[in-house]
Amino acid sequence: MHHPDRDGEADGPRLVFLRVYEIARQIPYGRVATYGHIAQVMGPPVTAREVGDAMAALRDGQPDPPVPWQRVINAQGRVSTGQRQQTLLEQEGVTFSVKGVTDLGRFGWQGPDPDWAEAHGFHPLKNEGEEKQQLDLF
DNA sequence: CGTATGACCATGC
DNA sequence: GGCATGGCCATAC
Repeated sequence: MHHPDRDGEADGPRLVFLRVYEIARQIPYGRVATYGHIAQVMGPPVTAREVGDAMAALRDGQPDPPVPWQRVINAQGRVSTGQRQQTLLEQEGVTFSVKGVTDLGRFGWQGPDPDWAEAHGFHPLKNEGEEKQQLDLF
């Protein structure tokens, strides 16, 4: 009854994916986070690419509670999965330029609440030196 | 085991 | 700003 390589996981999503989903659920309505940001919150050895893999796996079905996948976009400020995703975000109040680029300085998530991060074994985004001010949405 | 593919990203032109 | 390239790394075949 032991699976040496897949310790603790049956056929479900990989453990690291579930951790990614935990963080993604923290992204507030009307805000976006980049794959790289989430990877940074998780810390090494998790990479942005792996975060992308985790999000892609959602296509096979949403876990419970569901993950607000539309709020995870790429570092260019563009959605990675097509118009549908952008529309969902626009319905949350996130605006995009005609070229399909959003302003990460305005709508970008600043990372999880420090207390939440600590309680869940993550670490908040470390602001190197200067702190970016998060502008309030209206 | 080699090869191809992907919801990434930094860099350089 | 757009486009190409290389690095990265897990999965699928």
